[in-house]
Amino acid sequence: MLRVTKLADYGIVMLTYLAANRESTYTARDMAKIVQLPLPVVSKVLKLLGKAGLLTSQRGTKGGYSLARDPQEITVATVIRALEGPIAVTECIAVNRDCNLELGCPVRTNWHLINHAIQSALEKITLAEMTKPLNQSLVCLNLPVPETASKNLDISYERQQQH
Amino acid sequence: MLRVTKLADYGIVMLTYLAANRESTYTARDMAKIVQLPLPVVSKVLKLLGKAGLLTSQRGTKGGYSLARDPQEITVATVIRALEGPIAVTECIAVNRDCNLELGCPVRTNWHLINHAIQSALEKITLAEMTKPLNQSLVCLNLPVPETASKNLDISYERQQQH
DNA sequence: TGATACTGGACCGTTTTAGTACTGTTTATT
DNA sequence: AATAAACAGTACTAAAACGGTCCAGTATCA
Repeated sequence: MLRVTKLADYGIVMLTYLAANRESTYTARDMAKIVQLPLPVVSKVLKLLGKAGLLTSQRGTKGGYSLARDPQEITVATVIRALEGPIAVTECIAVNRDCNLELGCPVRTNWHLINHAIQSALEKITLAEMTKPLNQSLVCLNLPVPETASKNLDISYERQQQH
Repeated sequence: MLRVTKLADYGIVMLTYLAANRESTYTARDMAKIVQLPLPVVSKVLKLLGKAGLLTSQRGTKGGYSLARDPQEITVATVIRALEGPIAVTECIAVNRDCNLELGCPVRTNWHLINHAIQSALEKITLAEMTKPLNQSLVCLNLPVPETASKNLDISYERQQQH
């Protein structure tokens, strides 16, 4: 549905908070209070982010989490990947398997470009930026755009379905 | 999972084919053959696209579907909306309900900007362009980007969960 | 009148998501 | 050394969304 999972949403929010409060460390319990979500959920997200190397964790009493890198160096794209795997707008992109007659399908390659565009857009936004209301500037990104008409010869539009 | 549904994927492929073969009309059966998908699925997609006004349909013998508008005037964003509703990268955007303390949450407004950026990216790609391999040009789109630091005062990072 | 093809729902199995629970391990404190 | 706090890992369950099918209805043409 072209939607990010809640875990990813939660993750962004939590990391953004941590980015804005860099000094101290927070326990999962702390974060649950701050974000107003159940502890198990918060805990799950933090664990995943830790595993992905975005958070450093300290066990035991006095333990907790804190940002592993500079907020400018953690992008929204990275967080999403950490919590829901590689960004792939279509299944066609996710799986390596060719959709029947891949070679001729123009749609597929275009999806790749679109995917790349979205991904690089998300790659441009860092946690540091998320801490404050962003302004509407212009960012150029690699988006496929029309050009000289290339003849579309015998092209396959087949689509594979799998169960 | 930041992924478009299969129905949307199928829809793009079929519309792209119709865009490349503007003259004639095609029955659902025809399209099923072309796209190599089961008739019921193809039929479902075509129905939805017809309902959305992207296809004109003709009933009865000699019936079939054909593009309702010029390929340059149908965007990928439109197709996605036709098949899976409004584009909303987070649930926060989809529902109008405020996520507890909406007012102070910087993340939320930033998601809105990101959503808008993605949406307008998809808005820029038409069916006409999908028929041929796109080239890597640069398109500028309204993407939120950092600016003068605005102090982040007492900001709420709460997140609402619902069942 | 009959065959063809779109229309509109309902329906159902599967997968993914969202959230919980539990057991184990590390660490600081006393 | 014992204890309590906190992270780590994994398994599990309920609910939602997805993907696909099916059927009864209506329009159209021959």
